[in-house]
Amino acid sequence: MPTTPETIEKVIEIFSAYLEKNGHRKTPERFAILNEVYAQKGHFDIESLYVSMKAKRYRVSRATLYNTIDLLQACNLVRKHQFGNSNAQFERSYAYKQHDHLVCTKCNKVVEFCDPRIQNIKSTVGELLDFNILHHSLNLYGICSSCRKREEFEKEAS
Amino acid sequence: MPTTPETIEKVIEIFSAYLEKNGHRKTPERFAILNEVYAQKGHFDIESLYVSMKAKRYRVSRATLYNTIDLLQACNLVRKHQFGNSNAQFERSYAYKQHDHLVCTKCNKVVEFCDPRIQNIKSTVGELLDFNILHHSLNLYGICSSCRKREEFEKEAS
DNA sequence: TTCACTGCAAACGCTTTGCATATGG
DNA sequence: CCATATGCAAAGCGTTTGCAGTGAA
Repeated sequence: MPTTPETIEKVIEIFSAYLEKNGHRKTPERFAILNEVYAQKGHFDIESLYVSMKAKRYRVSRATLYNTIDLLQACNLVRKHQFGNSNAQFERSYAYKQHDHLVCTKCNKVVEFCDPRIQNIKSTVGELLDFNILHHSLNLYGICSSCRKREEFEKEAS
Repeated sequence: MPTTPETIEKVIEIFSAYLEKNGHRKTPERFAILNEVYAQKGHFDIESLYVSMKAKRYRVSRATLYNTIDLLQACNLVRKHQFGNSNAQFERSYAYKQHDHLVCTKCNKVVEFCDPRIQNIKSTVGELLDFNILHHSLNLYGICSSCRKREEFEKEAS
């Protein structure tokens, strides 16, 4: 799912409006980072962003990356995920459909899925417990079909 | 929701059997930590466990806490959560009902909730994508009522 | 007796912060 | 201009690791 030129244009507009509205400067670094974020294919972390920008000869610091990622999260152009103990993972969130993750505990394969019923849960629970729910994280863990078949095969073989 | 003496007895038995089966030593530290974990009321982190054990004059190190928590996770007596913030949160998981979490992104307060519809999502998605789903993790993130009120107050004041 | 376990502290890796310089408005 | 943003490096902070001493089996 590559980012279209129209999407790039749109997110620049959104980011620009956000910066203006909140009295932040429109620095070239910020837009370069936005551009790089939307060039990423899937999940990425700060270090890989840093490396890929350095490779393109951008003069950018990790501090600015962290700062800008925060701004991008604040205007919903980037979503943050904490998978396990490691470092934070990010993904672009504009023009990218809402999805959750199904993780195979054997081979670590990750599949994205959509289920509209999560929205019902969010609104019910938010109302019931008086929370203004902004986002969520749903991961299902299990064994994928190929790992299951492999296990069955190995069991037969033994 | 306090831990009953019967539960304590049972988890000691489970932990003991696990240690024995896997060739780990039954040290007094490990059982002291298990006991302290099951004395915690809700979520806790390593530091708060360390502090509460030090307050009871236990001679215990953070390294041993991390090590023992890993063992307790391995035998399903403790569950680990990463709520987007830096440090890991834990909770006892034996004789404790299934629940998910609602996290306030302002004050980090965590509220538990139950919604049976998550089971429907699990079975539908598992069937559709041919996964044998074992467990899941659902966190809703938002702003709790008190933080929302505080923000409104601050906005009026400014 | 043995070697896994322990406490302690230093190392580690991601993230935040302090500071001098640069620059957008 | 000058307050904000930046790059760089050092500091923070939760977690892991190394090591010498300890104690369960």
